[in-house]
Amino acid sequence: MIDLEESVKNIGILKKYTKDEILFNAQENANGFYYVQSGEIRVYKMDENGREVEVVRLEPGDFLGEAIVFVSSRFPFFAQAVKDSNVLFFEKKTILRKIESDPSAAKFFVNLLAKKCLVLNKRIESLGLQTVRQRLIQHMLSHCRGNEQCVIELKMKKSELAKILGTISETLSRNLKQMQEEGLIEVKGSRIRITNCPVLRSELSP
Amino acid sequence: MIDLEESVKNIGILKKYTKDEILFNAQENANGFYYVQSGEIRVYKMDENGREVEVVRLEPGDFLGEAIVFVSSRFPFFAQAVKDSNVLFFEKKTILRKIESDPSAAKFFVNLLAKKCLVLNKRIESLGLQTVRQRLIQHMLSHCRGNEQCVIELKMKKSELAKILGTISETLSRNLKQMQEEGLIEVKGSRIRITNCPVLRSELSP
DNA sequence: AGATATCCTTGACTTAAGTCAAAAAAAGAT
DNA sequence: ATCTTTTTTTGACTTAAGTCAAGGATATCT
Repeated sequence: MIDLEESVKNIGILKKYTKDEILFNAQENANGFYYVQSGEIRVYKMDENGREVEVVRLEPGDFLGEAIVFVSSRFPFFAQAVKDSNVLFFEKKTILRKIESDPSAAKFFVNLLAKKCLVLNKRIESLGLQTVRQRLIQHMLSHCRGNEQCVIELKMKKSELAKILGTISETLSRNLKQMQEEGLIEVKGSRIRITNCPVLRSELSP
Repeated sequence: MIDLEESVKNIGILKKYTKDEILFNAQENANGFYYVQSGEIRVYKMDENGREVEVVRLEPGDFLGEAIVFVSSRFPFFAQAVKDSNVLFFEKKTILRKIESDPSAAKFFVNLLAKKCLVLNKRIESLGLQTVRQRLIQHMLSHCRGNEQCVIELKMKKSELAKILGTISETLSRNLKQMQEEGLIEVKGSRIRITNCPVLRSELSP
């Protein structure tokens, strides 16, 4: 979740998408990037068998394609609105001109991309964790603010969470069940309540 | 491997390090980033048991800390020269001033960070691959230029490559042996010769 | 509501990969 | 060189996680 600064916001073009509408297809020219103001956007790829594989789900405050635009020219994925959504579109040409003319915009984008790098690095470290259980814990903790207790509302299918954790739904299901039996969490549908964050945290650095 | 453009190069301060010399320690203030001109730099962390875990090894043309500087203030790792090395140091203040005054420098850094994001994304995809074998193949292929045959010179201990692939040295060793028995590669010490890239490539997208 | 499809869970089984321990090989030191 | 230390390889074993298949549970549609 990142707030846009005014000078940047002004050059964005508001686009409205209705539920299920496609923002763009894979291989389309990336002549700009997106910023989600409201609603929800699903980003996905196609696997070998033509099945859709979700890459990430975007919420208000999220960017899409901000790195690609500055390097290559084609999107490697599809994007589709899950709900009616308001999205700001930043045209490549406009952005580049803005960066040249407005140092604060330049700094904004440098900072934006730098932050993204750090997030990706964290993710890499996380995937380096040995067990699915550890990666699951890490994921859950990253979604709660260090409190004793907290509730996580999954914004995606469990099978998609599994993918993100580098595993499959069956294994995720078993891990959740196991942790529930241990009294560490309570799972009800797509809501997970962590009964004791510190205990979970201690499992990550033993 | 990224070339510096002249306008950027000029604001770098040349620093010379001799073999084994420390560039900085973890937790030190990140008041600038580095660019390797010659030599070799080892980047590592300490694990719980106080053992050094290599994160990456840098060669000429590589940057270090370029994302951290623009966001947070402390290095999360150590850096040490493996050989005598020439390194350019870019001071945070100087860089920010440059970005403000020189649009081409601003674009350079935006592009630099954007590229880094894409590299990290690739790495994440790669770690998402199921088997160690697949990740190993992906790693080897990324180090050869699409030729029929090619030779890879490992710049690190095999145990460190294992870490990067998200596994352990024993498993890496067994995979290398297996692939050698299948006639796909030839391993001699830290030199791997791929006898047929296309065949390997086909294993990644079956 | 009922019907259809999708998703989640569970069980039985297989396999990949981790652990521990020891030998072999390679790299450093004297 | 020879001795010492560190890495790498190998073997025997254990365990985590994947596969396949079936039953439940939710969601979605008309």
